[in-house]
Amino acid sequence: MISTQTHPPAVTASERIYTALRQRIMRCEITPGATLDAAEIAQEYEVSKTPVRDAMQRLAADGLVTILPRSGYRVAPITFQAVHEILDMRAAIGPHAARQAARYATPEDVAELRRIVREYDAPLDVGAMQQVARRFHVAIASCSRNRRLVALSESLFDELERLLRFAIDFTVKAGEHSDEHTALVDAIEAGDGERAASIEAEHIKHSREFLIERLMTLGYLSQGEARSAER
Amino acid sequence: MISTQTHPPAVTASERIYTALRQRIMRCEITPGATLDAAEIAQEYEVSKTPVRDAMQRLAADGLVTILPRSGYRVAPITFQAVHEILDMRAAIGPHAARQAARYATPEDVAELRRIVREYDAPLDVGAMQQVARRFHVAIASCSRNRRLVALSESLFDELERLLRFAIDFTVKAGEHSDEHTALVDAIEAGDGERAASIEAEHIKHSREFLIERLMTLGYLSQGEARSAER
DNA sequence: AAACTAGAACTGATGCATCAGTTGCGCAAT
DNA sequence: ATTGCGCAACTGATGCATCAGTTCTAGTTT
Repeated sequence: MISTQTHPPAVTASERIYTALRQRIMRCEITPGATLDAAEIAQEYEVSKTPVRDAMQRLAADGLVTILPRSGYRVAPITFQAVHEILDMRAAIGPHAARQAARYATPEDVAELRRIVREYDAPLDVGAMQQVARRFHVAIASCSRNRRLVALSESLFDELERLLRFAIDFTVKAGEHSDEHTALVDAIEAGDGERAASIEAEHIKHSREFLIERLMTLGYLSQGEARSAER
Repeated sequence: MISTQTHPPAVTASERIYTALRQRIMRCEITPGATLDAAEIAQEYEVSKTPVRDAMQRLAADGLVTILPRSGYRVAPITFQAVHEILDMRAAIGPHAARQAARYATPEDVAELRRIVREYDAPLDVGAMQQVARRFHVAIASCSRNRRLVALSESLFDELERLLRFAIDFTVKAGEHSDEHTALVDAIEAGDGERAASIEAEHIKHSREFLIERLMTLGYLSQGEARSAER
């Protein structure tokens, strides 16, 4: 008899805290820049401070929390620098992932991509669109057979989602990148890596411009910042 | 009076363990794939198991160690998959970093790059060359004003160094990539991002081919693996 | 009133004890 | 001899107590 009854199987306390805190930070239920009270969190989740500490260290590795030694934990603030860096990282790996996808993608991969693209047909708010976009780009990265690339993609979209959730009200109507996406999948299916890469580069450029404009409209970026970001 | 006398200033025990273990793993003083005895390490560094555990978690985040829950810590084995992924990540971010460097590099940045390139003039073994190459590429990433890109670059070169140290005997004479590097700095100085990116892409392709061939010669890659890696 | 200082309170870091899951060895039954 | 079961030792996970550094505050001094 295996005693996986008393406790949830292999879900450690720190894992639970990590997941919960991550979600709360992502959803901006915890204000960016706020300091976290480790003792309070421990009490809230009915564990000692140790797994809280473990979770904090993992969150710090994700860049979601900053550890100020002997001082406190701080939720990563949302800065223009972070937006710039994440968009820039996307620009770095996106075209490469597309190129590799064109090389390695199986018919099953392509079918999966088309399935995801089709989801754009349904009316979506910005949040749902972001989710679909995330799955689309992660799926492309998966085609590259490079786990690091997949992990980095996921991590970037996670952070991006948080920034968006903070800065953009989610009732805005989604744009229509569906055509770009279809063209990208076509290129991947045809095995045309350069075309795939350039479509992806263009796509990222567009979504970058959309974001920058949106952030500026909302007053999160000064004109100077926006100019340097739009290059 | 500040009491930074009794203890080394702000260097925590886990930091010490982390750095030490990282170095030992990097230098392959610890056999890849070996399991680590946490209790033994704690005893060796005269600390309890807690900071050892912290260090292990950080090493796991770096990908250098795998945590097998309730079972043990394992030093990441060196696999063809890892080599492939690291070289692929380099191919993804290198050209982009070069492009961004061409956009943002200051005259001081360019001077620093030239300083590093000049170091290739001295006779270097593969290990030293690797060090110079690391600094060169990290310096380029630094020009991008993207800290994430810099961190990723560093991390990739760290892992690459470990793989090389394991697989390649370091007495081999260094290649002569110096011309490529000079051309790259020229392109960056001229602000020609596309040229910089394509030179870097070519450079990475060359060093990839060099590595693949070398690994195959040493019997670390089967022909099939090498073929899929050379694409 | 302003500035400095001493100390109280808080926070993360560490050590140590204990809990729970995994592994593997050995004994027994077939 | 082989297979299966069970127990013992080991390992990481967690909790709890304590240590040490930081920060804020209140009191004193100038």
